[in-house]
Amino acid sequence: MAEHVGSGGAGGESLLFLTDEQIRKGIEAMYFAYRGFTADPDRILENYAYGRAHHRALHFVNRSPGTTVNNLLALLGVTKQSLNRVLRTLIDDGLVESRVGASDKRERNLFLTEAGAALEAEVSEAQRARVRAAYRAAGPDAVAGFRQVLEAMMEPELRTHYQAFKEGGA
Amino acid sequence: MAEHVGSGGAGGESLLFLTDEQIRKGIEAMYFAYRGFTADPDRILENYAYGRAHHRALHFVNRSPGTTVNNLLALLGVTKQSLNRVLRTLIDDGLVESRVGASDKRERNLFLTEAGAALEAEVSEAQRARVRAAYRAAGPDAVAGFRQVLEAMMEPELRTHYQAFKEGGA
DNA sequence: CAGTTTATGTCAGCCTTGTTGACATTCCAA
DNA sequence: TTGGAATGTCAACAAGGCTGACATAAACTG
Repeated sequence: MAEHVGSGGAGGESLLFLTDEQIRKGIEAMYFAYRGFTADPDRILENYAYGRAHHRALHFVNRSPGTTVNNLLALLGVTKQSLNRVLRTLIDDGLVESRVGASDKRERNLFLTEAGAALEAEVSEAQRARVRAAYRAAGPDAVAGFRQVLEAMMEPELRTHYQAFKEGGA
Repeated sequence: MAEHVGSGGAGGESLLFLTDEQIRKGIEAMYFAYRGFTADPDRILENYAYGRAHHRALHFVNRSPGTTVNNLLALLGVTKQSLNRVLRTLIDDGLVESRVGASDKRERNLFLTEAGAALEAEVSEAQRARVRAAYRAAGPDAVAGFRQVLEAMMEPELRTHYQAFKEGGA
């Protein structure tokens, strides 16, 4: 199973970064880093009796105002029952507004209320602060590599969604 | 809140990679990539009625044979009760062996059995295959940056554990 | 227009994996 | 030797995934 790598080829193109040991370390790095990545939002949301699921909903509604429930389902990869529970509490608590679709009245267009936007900003800024610090410490070239590897690691369908945001963004 | 960045400074040291927009994209990349990262192990473990928690336990016991429960707790960041449940099933199913500590009989030293090592190898190879493909697609320089940013993103305590593995490894 | 498909919401119940609390065992130090 | 700290286990609960079943309304199709 273990791939045949390790002998630095001719032309200085060493493949040592593809050894199982290097890849195991990358896996551990990903696992530990992801915990840091979610730690600050988790801590903040605890004060509001919300969890990671609420954070994800707030994030993507903020990212794509007016998005539909179905659209969100594709992004989040959960069942509608699961998403509905989270969305229900956010709507009942006045953080998300759900408007009947203009052209297609079956759809619901989702928006953050002022309060929702405020919470999203608070949580998001905490998370961005950590990522910003990591970016600054690692430098622009490292960040480019970081983004490149992450993109290559995504499931193709999610990569498409990601790239759509990438275009749409700035 | 948003940091004062964006004006490319003198000397070609542009800080555009620190804009909120770039950081938001990094956050999304991290989220989508982590789902890819866990997808293959999850799929395999489903067949054995195990979950992600079992995977983590197998991984770290394999990584540090003879480790104690307490040690594992520090690595995994869950309560001992939560870990115990997972460990219990793995021991009962004959994947992990728990030996009473030699010097301190309160401790338990954990090892993978042959069956445990086999499952660990199967799951691990699936995960490594995806990471390997991503590494290969991105290239060695990108991988170095990837690792650097991840390390900077970890909580300090976990970074220490991570670096200990890094030394001990290969 | 009748029938089907699509988008959404909801109820009920289950599973995994977190949590706290209570408790037994073992070790160590006063 | 006795009390406290460390280690591990059992019980019960909560969050947030899941499936299945079903209702409604709107859109689409023949």
